[in-house]
Amino acid sequence: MPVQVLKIIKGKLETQLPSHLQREDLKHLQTGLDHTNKYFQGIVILSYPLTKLGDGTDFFKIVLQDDTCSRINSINVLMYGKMAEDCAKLIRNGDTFIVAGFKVAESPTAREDGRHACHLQVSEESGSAIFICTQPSITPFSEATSPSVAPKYVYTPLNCLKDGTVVNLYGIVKFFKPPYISKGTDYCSVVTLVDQSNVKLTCTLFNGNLDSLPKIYKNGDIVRFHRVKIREYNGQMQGITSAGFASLTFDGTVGAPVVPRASSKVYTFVDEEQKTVEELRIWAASNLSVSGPEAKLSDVKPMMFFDLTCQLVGKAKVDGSSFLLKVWDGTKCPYPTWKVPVEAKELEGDRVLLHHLRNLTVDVLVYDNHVQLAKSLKTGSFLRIYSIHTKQASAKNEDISSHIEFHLHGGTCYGRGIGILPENNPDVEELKSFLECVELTDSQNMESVSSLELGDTFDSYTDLESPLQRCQQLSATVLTDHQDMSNTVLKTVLNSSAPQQYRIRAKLRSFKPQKLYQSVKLHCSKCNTLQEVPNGDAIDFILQGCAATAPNPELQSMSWYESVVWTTEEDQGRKITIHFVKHYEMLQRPENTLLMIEGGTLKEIWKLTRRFKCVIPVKSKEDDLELLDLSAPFLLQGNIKYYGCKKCSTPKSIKNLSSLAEKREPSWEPTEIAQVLGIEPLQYVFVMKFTLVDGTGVLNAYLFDYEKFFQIPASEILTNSFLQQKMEMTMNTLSPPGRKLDDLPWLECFIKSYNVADGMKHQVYYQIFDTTVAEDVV
DNA sequence: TTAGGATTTG
Repeated sequence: MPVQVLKIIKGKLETQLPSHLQREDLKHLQTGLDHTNKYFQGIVILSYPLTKLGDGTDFFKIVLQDDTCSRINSINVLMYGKMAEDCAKLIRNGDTFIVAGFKVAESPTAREDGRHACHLQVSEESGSAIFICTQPSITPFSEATSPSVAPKYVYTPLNCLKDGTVVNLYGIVKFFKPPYISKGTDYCSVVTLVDQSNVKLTCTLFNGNLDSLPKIYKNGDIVRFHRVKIREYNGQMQGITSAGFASLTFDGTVGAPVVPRASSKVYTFVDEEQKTVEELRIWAASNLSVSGPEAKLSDVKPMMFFDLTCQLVGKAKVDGSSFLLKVWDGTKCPYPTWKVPVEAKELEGDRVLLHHLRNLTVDVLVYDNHVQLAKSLKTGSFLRIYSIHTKQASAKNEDISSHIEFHLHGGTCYGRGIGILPENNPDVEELKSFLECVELTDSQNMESVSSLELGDTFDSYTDLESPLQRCQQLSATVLTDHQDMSNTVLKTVLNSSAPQQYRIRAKLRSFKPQKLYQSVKLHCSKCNTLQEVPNGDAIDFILQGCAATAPNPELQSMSWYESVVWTTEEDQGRKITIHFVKHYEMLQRPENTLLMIEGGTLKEIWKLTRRFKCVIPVKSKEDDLELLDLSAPFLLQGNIKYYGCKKCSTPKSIKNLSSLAEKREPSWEPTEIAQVLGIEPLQYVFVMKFTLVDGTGVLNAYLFDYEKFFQIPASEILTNSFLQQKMEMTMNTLSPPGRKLDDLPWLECFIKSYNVADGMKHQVYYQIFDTTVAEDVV
């Protein structure tokens, strides 16, 4: 009998097989080798529907996984004829599958599916034999089973569902409605799943307890459902909660930790299932496009529907059918926003905070069925509001400029609703750190506004200021060393020979450049050259050039990284390849992951830097990946682009990164990365010319500052609008525009003079050092 | 029971 079912204990399998057969390792399966007396054993992780070939032969494909820990641990098995038909009836995922008398041929799909380079061909005609060790298909009543006797669950692929059965499923969330209060007694959530069979299933889930419904936060999340009842409705299969329904939800991001969000306190989750989640993630990454209509307040336009991740600052009853939520996400809506008039006594929330954030919060008016849920929300909590509608209000008279309104209409179409996100949600963590940064800057903004107002009040007295009072005025800058040195007036400094050091007290009459971005340069400490920071267009130009070269499939998924290829819908199907660097053979949490990207645009790379620790743009050459031209950043981390000096760098093999990945806890420090890649890193620096006056003379001093003077890292300012505001405020304090010299603050500085020989001419230059802007200024 | 995906009209 070519197909035999072995109902035996796994450990004693060998004794049941013909004695002449020897087990073959996955890595030894190659075309051209003799596998006559060998058998291959693996676990069925995927089976495709039984189909017929053009000539009417039955065809059945499965994927077997080896239990070794090698990089490629799965292989496709293709069955033909009667064997295909028999196996399709018997096989379930999780079964142990043994095959002998197989043919080994090159797998045409290896590049796409990342499985073994060969596949196995099996048929009765070619003398193959198959042994299947089936899984017990028990459906337990309780999840609370001790691990030692944990039952094996059988998961049904979505293309194999039958009316009237109760099944366990895995799937990727393609669409969902966050739980809402139904017209009956329960909460309801509608979830559409898809799996590798590309078949969709819409499930309607009910429960009186909100926590018992799946904790899905975005499309692309992966769910495991236990005990779903399958019914046919309108000619399609439909899932519905049955007694004992339980779910686990996982982040769908490749490389993210596989941590279940459970709907019950006790649940089983074993290593094998972790693999299932990872497989689904990889499949989804290359087969599904699940990007939702997410937007920040700064991105909104009139007439759009979008999902907003935000914090609730205030809430208020408006009338019987609508309720107001005041939310913010730290960004500013580019349009004037609608403020819903409410009675002061109805408004709930921290008054100080509401006032403080009044220019950043928006009013979202929620209607009908969402009102009850909205009322129960706690201010301060983090929300995702799905399918908010922005509407441009028509200006009723010309005096009132049109504004934008935010509505969450009644109903649940398109997943419209409100989800409460937990504090440990990665998007919430990202939002929280962003909001902290905004709050800080914003409060400083307010303080400096009030001090400016005070300053104006005092202005009338400054003309009467005595020289003594002037000396007693606090300086807007402070010294970080050499406190015992006494002051020298500028006239003396100018009349002395260089090099020397001085402590001076002066006012900043003017500074250059006036435009902030012009003051940030890149400096090589080795050859001491300064260069401009490349702009986005220049980088995109280099990236485009590289995207034109097809990635080399030979360089995908090597021992120290795992690769995933995307094909974009635009740009004639441009391919983006991402290589996730592994740590001890394992993918890391995204926030710890270094990845290399081929073929991405700057925008796509930026997006990845928000989620992953480091991004290195690379291109394929014949036998290795390599860095791009050094006019492009060699590394992006957080919102900083790191550049290397073209003159002083000698790029080394990209493989050297694997030595950093092998460290116990790779820190992915930019300096370390630069070092192993042979890059001499450039540092961001503020370069400015200050014209200083003190009544005795005028002196131009250069400021060359990485971070110390402004207490703002030069590396971050170009991509951080809050730091830019802070810098602007600082400069406005040191040298307020439009003020008389008398009204300028004093600066205490250290300067050093030095000689510069230019041909026959000698010139004395001055540089500020060991000085920092006073704390009350920044 | 409820909803059964497929934007409100405030």
